[in-house]
Amino acid sequence: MDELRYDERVAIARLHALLELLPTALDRELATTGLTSFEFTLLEALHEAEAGRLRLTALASRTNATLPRLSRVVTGLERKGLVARAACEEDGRATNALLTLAGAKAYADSHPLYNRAVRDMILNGLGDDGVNRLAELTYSILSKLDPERRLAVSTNGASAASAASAAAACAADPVPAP
Amino acid sequence: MDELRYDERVAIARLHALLELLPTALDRELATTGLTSFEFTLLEALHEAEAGRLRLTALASRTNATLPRLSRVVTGLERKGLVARAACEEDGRATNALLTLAGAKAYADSHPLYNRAVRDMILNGLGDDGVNRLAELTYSILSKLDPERRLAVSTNGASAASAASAAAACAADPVPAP
DNA sequence: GCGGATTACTTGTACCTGAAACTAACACCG
DNA sequence: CGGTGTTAGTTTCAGGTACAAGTAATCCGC
Repeated sequence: MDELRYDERVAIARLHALLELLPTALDRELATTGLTSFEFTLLEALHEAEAGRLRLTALASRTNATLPRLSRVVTGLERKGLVARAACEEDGRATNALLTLAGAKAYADSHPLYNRAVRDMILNGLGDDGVNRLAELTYSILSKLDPERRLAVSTNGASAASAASAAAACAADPVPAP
Repeated sequence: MDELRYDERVAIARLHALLELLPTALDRELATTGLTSFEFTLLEALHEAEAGRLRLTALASRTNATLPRLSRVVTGLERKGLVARAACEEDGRATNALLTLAGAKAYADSHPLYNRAVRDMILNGLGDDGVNRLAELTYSILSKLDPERRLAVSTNGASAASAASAAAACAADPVPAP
């Protein structure tokens, strides 16, 4: 009765295969930089944030991570010297994560590799209109899965971010600790 | 230099968000049946296989699972009575997994729920041509990620399966053990 | 301003996964 | 046959994640 049509099954099966293969493929690419795909996402989110700093809750929301997970991974990045924690002056409960200089460098170093991987694995096969269709399709699907567009921030650094979350980061010393 | 264009970044960011959200959303839906999304995939693969049986290696290849993972999950499904292991007569090393009656029922019960979830979360937003575009796009991307089409079997039960892998299952007692 | 409720994060616990090591069975070749 | 190498699967182990409990700080109603 609510059986899927053949073309629908084909599309879903392929999407399923994509979901299965792409994340691990990207992880494998990034592995040469010593970063996890998720760690890279964190660095990227911090890089695109207002002052290279973001509260952990905001960071978790943007990356769809649970807070425990984020806490541990940030600790790991802190141990590697790529990220630092800074207390928030306005709210004693809050902690914001910020990029260190080494963190910014690590991001800058791994970014082109990531872009290359994305180009090779995804974009090259599609033409310009393919990219557009991909953007439209994913937009449609995401409107169901992520109505508040929590994860839709990484494309433009400022506009949506400042509108969506008033207190993503709270002011503190503007210069990252050495 | 190899920076991504704006529209490319948008498409990739959305795809990334999709990759992040869809699997867990589907898992959440299926959780009511007591099945993992991966377990459901296994039941589906067995259901679509020639005689409801498949060698573990073939099953692992079709589902992109490592053999250790598959071994454990099959053990779990065996404990639940949904799947049984059967020795292969032709090759003493091989084991094939087969659906029990309870397993076939569990698949039949969870299948409509899965279809409904897929419809709600993915298909409904897209029109008929959206489905076609999705199928084409994922096909393009998968040609890079899965050139041998290991995962592209679940759409038609017999034709591609028999061609792709000669010995996916080896003959044994044709009736599942009670 | 003080006590309960809420928020932000951290730690403890259990589970799941992948890589590596291991066992068993076949295959080839002398 | 007997030995070497390969294939199929299981087991062991380390790492990562989610859920739940714990801690600290803020908010709010009186």
